[in-house]
Amino acid sequence: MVRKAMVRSNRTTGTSVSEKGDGLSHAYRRLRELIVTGRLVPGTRVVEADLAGRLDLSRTPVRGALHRLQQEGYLIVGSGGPRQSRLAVAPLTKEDASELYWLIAHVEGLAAQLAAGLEPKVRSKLVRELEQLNNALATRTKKTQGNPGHIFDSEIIDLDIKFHGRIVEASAGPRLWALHNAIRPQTERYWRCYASEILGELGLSVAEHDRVIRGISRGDRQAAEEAMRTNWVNAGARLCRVIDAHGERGSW
Amino acid sequence: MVRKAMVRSNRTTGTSVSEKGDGLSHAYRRLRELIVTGRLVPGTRVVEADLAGRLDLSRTPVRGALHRLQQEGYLIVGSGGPRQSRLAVAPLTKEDASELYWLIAHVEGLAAQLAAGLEPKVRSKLVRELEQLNNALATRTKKTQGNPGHIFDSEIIDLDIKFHGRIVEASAGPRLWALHNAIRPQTERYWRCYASEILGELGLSVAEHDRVIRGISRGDRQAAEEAMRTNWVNAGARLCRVIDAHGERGSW
DNA sequence: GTAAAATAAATTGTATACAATACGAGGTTC
DNA sequence: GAACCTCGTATTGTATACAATTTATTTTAC
Repeated sequence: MVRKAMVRSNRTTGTSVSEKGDGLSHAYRRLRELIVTGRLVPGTRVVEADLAGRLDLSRTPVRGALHRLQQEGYLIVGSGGPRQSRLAVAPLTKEDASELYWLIAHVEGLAAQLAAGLEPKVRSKLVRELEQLNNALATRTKKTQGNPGHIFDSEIIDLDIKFHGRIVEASAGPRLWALHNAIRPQTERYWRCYASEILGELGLSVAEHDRVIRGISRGDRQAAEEAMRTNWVNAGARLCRVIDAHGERGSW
Repeated sequence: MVRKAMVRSNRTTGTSVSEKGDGLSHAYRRLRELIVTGRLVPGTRVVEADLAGRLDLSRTPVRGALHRLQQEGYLIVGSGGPRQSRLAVAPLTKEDASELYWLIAHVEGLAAQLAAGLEPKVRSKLVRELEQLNNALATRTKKTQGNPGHIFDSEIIDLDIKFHGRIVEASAGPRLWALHNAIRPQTERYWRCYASEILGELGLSVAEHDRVIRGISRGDRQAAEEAMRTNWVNAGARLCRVIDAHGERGSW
């Protein structure tokens, strides 16, 4: 093994000052980021001590973070004996993408349904915000349309995330909210991986978002749910087509 | 504080032999059991060292278990400072029951939908198993019907759990399966808490189960989903009525 | 007697030591 | 040359020590 970077004591300094949140949350966010952005390639074996060294933490908080990431599906357990974990970054397969998108389609569908049932006052405020976000998304995607040699445009992604996030935020109870937070970021892995192929098609979402907004605005729960589900299902279908065309990028 | 029970060293013995799984899983299962069965009353503050002492483990695996339980919703964080956890057993409120039942209604609804779409061969095997389970449930509830001073009948509960579990097991992908495993056991908390008031009404489920089975059997995805959702929604409504009638038992 | 300050106790978060286990490399035997 | 065995190394799981922080308690000042 090449890597030798061991923990350099930050013991006396008391785990640093400027860090927000504790070490575990920090490790969790950082690792999730690494996985989502693909810096940690799917299939990579993940070693506690190693990561601890890089993050300047002890194994303890890293361990906690890894556990959570495992539970959320970012990591999988390679077959060790009954008493040994052997974690690896989860592969990006077409099958997994299918289930993931299908699941979030229904989860956010429920959120949209709830949103359509909100009190008129709250609802119209929400609708205004959504329209704003979707408009921004529309202009942004149009601008990118003519630009074929696009770099990864995180602004578009962020707008889409915000659009969906706002709906859930406004309508979901604690449990649905937590669920959404656990699974939504995982879709991002696929976006990043197939970004260039997908970004172009992301403009199609704008119209679908519009249907969602109209459903919520009218208070038509069924329509809102249906529209949201369709949005994700279509996104999933588009993704699967891309995967079929280009082969699974993050599998082994 | 009264409790002083500290860890008695099982260091040299190597964490005992007969235990299946590692200490963390053991702690997780045991603690979840304690919470679900109500031995750990809602609102109880949960202290690592304390539990570690009772379970004859160090704080490390207990900590991991607590983390997971928190993530799954069995524990909530009482306000400590930004850097202190302060866990407590989640209260049993009517609001929470509502969201929980609503959520699982949809999750299992999806599973039922998938089950109805399985290949005919697999499906008919599943249907036979389900009929068997539901019949057993029917006879068992009829027997209990005449017995008003019933103690808690875990056999009925188990049959119901098995019925639902089999459907998910047979149809769900890894993600839906994991999700179900995380949230389904939480409904059990409410069952146990209001057992005597609910058990009588559990017989009503038999007919609803039958509709689910018929839906799956016919391969009618919509009907299967609808039936399953109805089953849970009704159960939730019944539970809420009981809570209204008797007051929230596990809140503070 | 009450409120504020100081102190003590409790509890968590983190680091690290240690033991058990699994995996791999190299050597040995047939 | 191939299968098997053995030993070394890597990696995890657990226990425990320590520091920081919060909560409870007591003391002190007014």
